Amino acid sequence: MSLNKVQLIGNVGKDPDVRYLDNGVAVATFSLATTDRAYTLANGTQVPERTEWHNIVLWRGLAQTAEKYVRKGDKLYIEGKIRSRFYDDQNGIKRTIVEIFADNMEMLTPRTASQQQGGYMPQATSQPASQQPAANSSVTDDLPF
Amino acid sequence: MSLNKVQLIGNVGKDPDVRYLDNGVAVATFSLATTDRAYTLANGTQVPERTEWHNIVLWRGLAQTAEKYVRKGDKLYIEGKIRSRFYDDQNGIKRTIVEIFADNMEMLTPRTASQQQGGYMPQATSQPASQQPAANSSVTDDLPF
Amino acid sequence: MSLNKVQLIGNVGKDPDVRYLDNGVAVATFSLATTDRAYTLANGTQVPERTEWHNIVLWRGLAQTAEKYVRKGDKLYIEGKIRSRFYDDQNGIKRTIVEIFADNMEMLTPRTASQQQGGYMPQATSQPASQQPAANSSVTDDLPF
Amino acid sequence: MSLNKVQLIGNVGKDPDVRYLDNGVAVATFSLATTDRAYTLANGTQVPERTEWHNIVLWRGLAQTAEKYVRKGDKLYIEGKIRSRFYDDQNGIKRTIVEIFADNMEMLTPRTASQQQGGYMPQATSQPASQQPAANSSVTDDLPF
DNA sequence: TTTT
DNA sequence: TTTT
Repeated sequence: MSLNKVQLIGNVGKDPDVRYLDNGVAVATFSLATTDRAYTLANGTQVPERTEWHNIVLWRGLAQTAEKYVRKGDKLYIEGKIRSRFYDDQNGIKRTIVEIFADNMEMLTPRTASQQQGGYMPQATSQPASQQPAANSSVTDDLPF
Repeated sequence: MSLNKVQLIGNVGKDPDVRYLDNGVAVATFSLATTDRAYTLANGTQVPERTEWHNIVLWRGLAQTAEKYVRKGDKLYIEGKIRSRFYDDQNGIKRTIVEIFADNMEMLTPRTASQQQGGYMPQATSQPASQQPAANSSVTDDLPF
Repeated sequence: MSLNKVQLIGNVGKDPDVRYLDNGVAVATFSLATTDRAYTLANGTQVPERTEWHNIVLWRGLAQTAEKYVRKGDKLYIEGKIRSRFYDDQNGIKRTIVEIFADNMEMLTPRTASQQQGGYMPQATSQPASQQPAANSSVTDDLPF
Repeated sequence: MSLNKVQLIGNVGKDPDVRYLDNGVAVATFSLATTDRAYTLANGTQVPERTEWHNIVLWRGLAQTAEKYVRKGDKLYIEGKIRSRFYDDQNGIKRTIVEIFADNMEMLTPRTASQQQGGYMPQATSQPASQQPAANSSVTDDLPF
C-alpha cells in the first residue's frame, strides 16, 4: 500500500562510475540533469530556467549496461525510487544524500552502427572497447552503500 | 526535452504546517512516508521493511486543500517534481534539502460525511473546524524558500 | 528506447474473473473505473464528471493475489502497459479491445484483521473462503488471449 | 480519489493531422508506436518484439506545437490520460476507440538549428515553413470528437 | 460495473 | 504507420 516512483528524462553529467562488489555485483553511479524551462508568471515575473541534478544509482545488469553504453551528455529515461542514505562526512558532520535507485533505463541518444557493435567505442581517445570493466571501473569492497 | 516526475502513495507523518506569504500565497509542508515491503533475496538474505520519508511542499490551492483536509496518518497520492534547496544551517554548515514540489494530490483516506461538510472536523479534540487558517497555520514573511 | 506505462487509481467494478491455464498460470481480469471530477471552463461551460472503464489483466502471482483479496468496490493502484488485442466477434466483425496488462498492484482499501487472515472472507454470502480457486475461478484451455 | 495517467516514449507514425474548431481551438491527432523488446522466457520460449500503436490527441497549444514541430518518425514523450470514445461506423456498427488525451509532450528528437528557427523546415520536399496552419491542417466544424 |  |  505504498508507492515510491521517480521518472526522469535528462542528460548524463559525466561518464558513469562503475564499481564491482566482492560478490561480483556491479554498481554504477552518475548524475543526471533535468532542466525546467524558463517561464513568465501571470504577474509578469520571469522565472528562469533551472537545472536539478539527480544522483542515479544502478545495480547489476543495468549497471553493466551503463558501463558499456552510457556516456556524458547522453539523454536517458530513468525510472526508479527515491532513497536517502545517511553518513558522517570527513568532518564528522551527519549528512544525508538522496539517490535515485533505478530499476529501468532507456537510452534516448541514438547510437551509430559502429558504436552498437561490441559496446561503446571511445570517441577518438584511448582504451579499446571491451567486455571487461572499463577504464573508469574498479573492483572494491569498501562501497559506502 | 526533460522530465522530472515523482509519484508517491504514502502516509502523512504529521499535520501539515501551513504558512501564508505576504502576497497571500499559501504554502503547506509535511512529511510523507513510503514503505518498501520486506523480502528475501535469491541467496536467502532477508531484506527488512524500509521506510523513506519525503518532504512534501504544496502551493496555493493545493496547500489550502491540505490545510483543510489532510491530517496525520492520512494516505495520499502525491505527484510532483524533485527539487533541491541549499542553505546554511545554524552552525554555518552548508546543507541540502531535497523536497517534492507537488502539483497533484489525491486523498486516499475516505472522509466520513460529517468531515466532508465544511472541511475537516477535529477528532473529539480542540479547535473548531473553520474556513480560516487552521491552528497550525500562520502568516509570515520569512519563509525559508 | 520505448516506454508504455499506465498508472491508475480507481475502483473495481466487479469481483475479478480468475482462470487457470493448462500450465497452471493464473490470469485475472476485471474492470476498474477512474472518474474525472466535474469542473467549469473559463467560459462558464460545465464539464460533468466522467468515468472511464479500464480492462485490467493480471498474470501469475498478481492474479492469485487478486483472486484472494480484490473485490468489487475496492480501490486499487494499478501500474502496467497498454495492450491491444484483436479478434472476430460472434458476428464475424473485427474488434479491438484495449487492455491494461498490470505488473504492479497496490490495494488501497484497508482490510480488517479478519479479512487479512487466510484471505478474503465472503460478505455474509455463500462459499467458504479457500486457498483453492474461488467460486468465480475456472481451469480452462480456451482463454481468448 | 482517482488517477488515470499514461506515459509513452515512442515514434510518430505519420505527420500529425491538425484541425481547427470553429472557435479556433486546435486539435492534433497522430499515432505513436511503442515497441517492447523481444525476450526469452525461463522455459526457453522466444517472445518476439511487439509494437503497440497509440492514438494520440492534443489540444490547443500542444496541438499547435505538434503542427509546427512534430513529424513522422520523431521520438516523443507523451503524458496524458486514457479516454474511450464511442461511435457508429459507416455500417452502423458500434465501435469504441481508445485515445490518449495528452497534457504534456516532450520532443526527444533533436532539431537542427535551421529547423528550430520559424518552425519545422520540410525535408527537401514541397511547402514552405510557415506560422499558418500547415498543409495537413484544415478548419472544420465536423470533428468526430 | 465502481466510487465520491 | 514509427523505431531499433
